[in-house]
Amino acid sequence: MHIGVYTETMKIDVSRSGRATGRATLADVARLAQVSPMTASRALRGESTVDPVLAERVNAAAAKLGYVPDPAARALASQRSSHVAVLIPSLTNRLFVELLEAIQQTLRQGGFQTLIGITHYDVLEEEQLLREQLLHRPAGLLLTGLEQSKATRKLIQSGATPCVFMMEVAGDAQAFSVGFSQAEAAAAMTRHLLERGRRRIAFAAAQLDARTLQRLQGWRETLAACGRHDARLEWLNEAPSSVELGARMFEQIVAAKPRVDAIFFCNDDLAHGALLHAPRMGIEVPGHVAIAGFNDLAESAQMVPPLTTISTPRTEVGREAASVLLSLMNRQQPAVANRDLGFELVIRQST
Amino acid sequence: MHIGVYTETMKIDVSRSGRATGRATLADVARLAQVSPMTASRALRGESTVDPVLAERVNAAAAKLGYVPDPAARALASQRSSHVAVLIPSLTNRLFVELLEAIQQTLRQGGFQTLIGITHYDVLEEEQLLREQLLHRPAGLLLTGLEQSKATRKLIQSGATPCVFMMEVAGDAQAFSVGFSQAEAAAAMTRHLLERGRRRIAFAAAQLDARTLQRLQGWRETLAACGRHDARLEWLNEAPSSVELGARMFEQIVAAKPRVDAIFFCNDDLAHGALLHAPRMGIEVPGHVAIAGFNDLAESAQMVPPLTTISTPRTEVGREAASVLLSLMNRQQPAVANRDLGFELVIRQST
DNA sequence: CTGAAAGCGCTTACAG
DNA sequence: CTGAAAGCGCTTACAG
Repeated sequence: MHIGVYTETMKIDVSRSGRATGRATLADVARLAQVSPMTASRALRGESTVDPVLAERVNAAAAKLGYVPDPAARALASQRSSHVAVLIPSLTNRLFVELLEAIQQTLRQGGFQTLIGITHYDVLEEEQLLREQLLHRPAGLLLTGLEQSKATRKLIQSGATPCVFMMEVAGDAQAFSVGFSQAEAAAAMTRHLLERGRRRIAFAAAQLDARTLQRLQGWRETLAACGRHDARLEWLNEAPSSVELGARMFEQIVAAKPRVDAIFFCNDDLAHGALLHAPRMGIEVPGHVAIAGFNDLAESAQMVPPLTTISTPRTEVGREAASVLLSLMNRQQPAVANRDLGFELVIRQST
Repeated sequence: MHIGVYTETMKIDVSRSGRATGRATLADVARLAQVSPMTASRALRGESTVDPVLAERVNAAAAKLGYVPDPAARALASQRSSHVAVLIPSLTNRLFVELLEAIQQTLRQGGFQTLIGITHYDVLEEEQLLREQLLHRPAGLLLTGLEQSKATRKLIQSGATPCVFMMEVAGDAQAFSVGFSQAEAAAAMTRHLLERGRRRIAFAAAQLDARTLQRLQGWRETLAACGRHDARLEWLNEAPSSVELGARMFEQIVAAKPRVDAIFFCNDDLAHGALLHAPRMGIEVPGHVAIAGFNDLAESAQMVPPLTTISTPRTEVGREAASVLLSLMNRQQPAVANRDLGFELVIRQST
């Protein structure tokens, strides 16, 4: 078996020009492996069209020289950067922190870096961030939710940058998304409260972003279906969620609606506040009122009493969305365009 | 006054080669402005050596074409990327979220993008993240704290990448840092509690990272100076901080040391938990025990009672550290290498 | 103050 | 399966 030996004059590396960086370059690797830079390039990227023997030589040479491809050169030549722009609403909500960490870890393994933009739950800010990011030509895009401005949608569709939506499941077969049904999850919790014999079930929410409103809808429809929906038991507050706000909302609800026998908070932070505040008001949970949350944060199991909540798969969503994006960026179609990862009703002692 | 007119043959833009991107390029701008690409490049970067009339023409041309410089090309040619790597311990602590947002905003205005690495309070993870980031050749580095592994310090010193340390003030005149004295802030709070007549002052801390231990030290030394330090009143827990943990620690301290008349929590999250939990235990704050926090998070003023705490300048630290880094990346020496931004003792009703 | 040349380190597109 | 050539879009370094 004859393997060609690359015979370009082997210059001794004495005369590095003034601009060279000193780091090993593809040409260095090729020279050491006695192949052309092109073959080295192909071998290093794992293209299958390279003779295994040569590929082996290239990899050994690269390892020996500690070669690391220059991302700028690669981006310039291929017109594709190694960055992924991730747009999330907030970092104050631990949900998104966990989502982000899963994304970052997956992308990193795929050789991509994560650029984070915080939209502050504002579609126009999201649009602005997207425009900025697009100027830097990210290889891919990860957006939160399905509610974008028209301009944002246009930017995404007109560009060729692969994009995956997270946390909700798109109906559109053109789009790619990974999430679960927020409304169904809320409906499941509401049914659970009904099964527990609760009849005056309030819904308390903050922030009021799209997903929160979907939860509200799930609660509404479930109660309406059995004739128990009462709009006066909707407690909606536009302020950001926090443990403290939960305590205040709990106080207000109990004061205004003493006959409420269950409160379904749109997230765990609020529910934690209620649980912590209940003793100050002399209210027993779940004796007087049942408390339910949403997300199953780490502390929910530690509360007194432990919190009944919906376990949401944000880590899986992050990992999976990043994986789908990875295939897309690799010009492969993912098996499923829109993935529903489901949720889990976690019944503890607060209901 | 004679202004040279660039007279290179003006090719009509019909024959874009197969690889061109379709976006306006520096050459397009130069052609339209009738100057050389070099002059266009200089004008666009605001170099002062360009004739104002030509600079004006260039800027007009760029605006007309909607020209945006290609970051990859720029990075390749100049060997300097437009990315800054920021290493922070956690995103679960709101402190760092606020720090990060300030950094990101400042850097963005300077034309840089932020790459975030989460170290999870682990120097080895920090080292690993730094290695990875360095492969991508960031233009600058922003690290949290002054406690790094030897290898990390070596990586920073051997490379020519500008680096600014945040949250603490370095003594080393070679380094650049922006922060405040954690120990002094804790000492100030401790003195305040003493002035309020408290005599059995406990210190309760979680996570136990370097800055938390500096606070512990400030508390220790202040009490030791007046002969009131009691090591049995140190409550140290390695778990991450959270409101819930604060509630549990409060319960434990009160149960174990019923005569404690003040608890200085190492951060507001823990203090919030104590404040929320106190009523369940029938304990009056500050009547039975005074509660103090650290950081002054948004909710601290809303608590019942409002929390006495240390207001820390994390937004200013982020902004200032990013500014210092911006000068450094611009090859300018900042006025001050190590900046102490101070802190503020915020006395409310919990002490 | 301005410009021609060369080069940054890769990959695309083409030819064999 | 492999390679020579050209080019990605800028900036450096030099010359005037």
